[in-house]
Amino acid sequence: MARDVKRKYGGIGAGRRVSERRAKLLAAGLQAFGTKGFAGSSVKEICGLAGLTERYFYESFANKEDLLRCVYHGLVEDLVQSAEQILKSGGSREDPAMALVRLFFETLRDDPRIARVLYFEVLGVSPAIDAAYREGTRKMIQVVKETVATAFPGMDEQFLERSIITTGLAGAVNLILMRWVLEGFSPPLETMLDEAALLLEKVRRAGFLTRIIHDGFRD
Amino acid sequence: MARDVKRKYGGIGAGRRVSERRAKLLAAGLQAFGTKGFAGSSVKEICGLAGLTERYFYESFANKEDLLRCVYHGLVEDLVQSAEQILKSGGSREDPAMALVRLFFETLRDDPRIARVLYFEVLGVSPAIDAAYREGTRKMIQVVKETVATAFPGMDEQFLERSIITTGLAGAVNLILMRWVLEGFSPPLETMLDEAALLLEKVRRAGFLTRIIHDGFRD
DNA sequence: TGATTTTGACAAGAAGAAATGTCAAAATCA
DNA sequence: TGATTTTGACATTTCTTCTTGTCAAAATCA
Repeated sequence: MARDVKRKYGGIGAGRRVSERRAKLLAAGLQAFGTKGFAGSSVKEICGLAGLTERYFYESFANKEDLLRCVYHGLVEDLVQSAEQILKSGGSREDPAMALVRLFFETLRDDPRIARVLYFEVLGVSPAIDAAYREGTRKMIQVVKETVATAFPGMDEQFLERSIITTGLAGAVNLILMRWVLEGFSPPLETMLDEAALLLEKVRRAGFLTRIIHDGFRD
Repeated sequence: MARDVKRKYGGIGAGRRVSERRAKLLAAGLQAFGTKGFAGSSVKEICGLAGLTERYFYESFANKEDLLRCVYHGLVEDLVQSAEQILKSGGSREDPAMALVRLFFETLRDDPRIARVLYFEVLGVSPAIDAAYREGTRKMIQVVKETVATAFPGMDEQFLERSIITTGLAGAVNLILMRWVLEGFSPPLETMLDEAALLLEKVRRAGFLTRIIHDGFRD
């Protein structure tokens, strides 16, 4: 399979060819892990998807687990980057918090493989992967923190840093997304977004967070 | 190993002996999955822990995955039952919501194997396990719903049923617990409980949920 | 006691995968 | 063109595991 892969090693430098192979393997890893799961995917299979052979696998990755770690890391990195962009360029007419929510929902719905890797395949594989997950979660929580700080100006950042509120919020989004994935993306995106928007609006109108803070949280 | 296991098959009926073996295997499964993980545990190992041989494994379980499913199911069942008991017998002087929170935190801290199976090992193994997880999560969300209904009397149950609030709440607890587990149960239990109590108190004082409801959520 | 059931130890087949190694063909370079 | 590098196919080795099967010893029953 993949017999007609172009092989020009003169025009393209060696280093670049290696990284192109690496990219192919990453894409194949997402495909394999995201559809058949980590345990259900063999290195040979992944190489087949990438149109490469095992030799090139071990050129870029120590083992299958290492590939999973890199795939996961890339997904988190992409998501966080998109999120940061949304937060920084407040140009969008949409509420930044809602724009974030939309980003997550749309990303996962449009590529369920991402959802599977991000939420299901990365857990309980090995201590190294657990560490990567821990780091990924930390980044996501950071994004949530920045989002709250943006959506509720005047919020005490120190408070956000210390409290479990942001972790809780991230967890809420997390489980809602997980269930949505498991339910096959039903109800449809727009319904979910409407509900989220309504909830956010009510939270604002109730002055929930600001009340909690200014009501003297630590007295 | 386990050479001195008592073997009286006359005094104890056949069916009972089978279920005793089954129980031993379930305990061994929790031990294995909860310390070395699902992928890192072999059937032979589990049998060794149970003091039984492979023949008896397949007497009670179709395969390793089946054992994981049963272990997980048992853990969820126990937790839910403890929770229901706390909720029904409102006798405890403690706030039922906090009693629930305490139950979860204490259970996981006192037996981290439970935490590992419940939160990490059960994901991404197979469609059958995913289904079990889905059902387990559903039950947990149900408990959260009942807790909120108890803690905030006058709450519109229909609203709770329909909204994503309960899922979000369950997710919040979920991730907070996961991180706590991953951080090696630091900060200590009492700190976590204090923070949770403070948060709950503030939510009450802000009249958050009731405001959201009575403010006309669906207008 | 002698027969029978249950049990534990272990063999062994079947299967699959991880990771490394070999080698000739294809592509490229000089 | 001829030499060299890169590449793909595949063999191989070494494991590991699941799962079934065999068989004698121990416990029990009649």
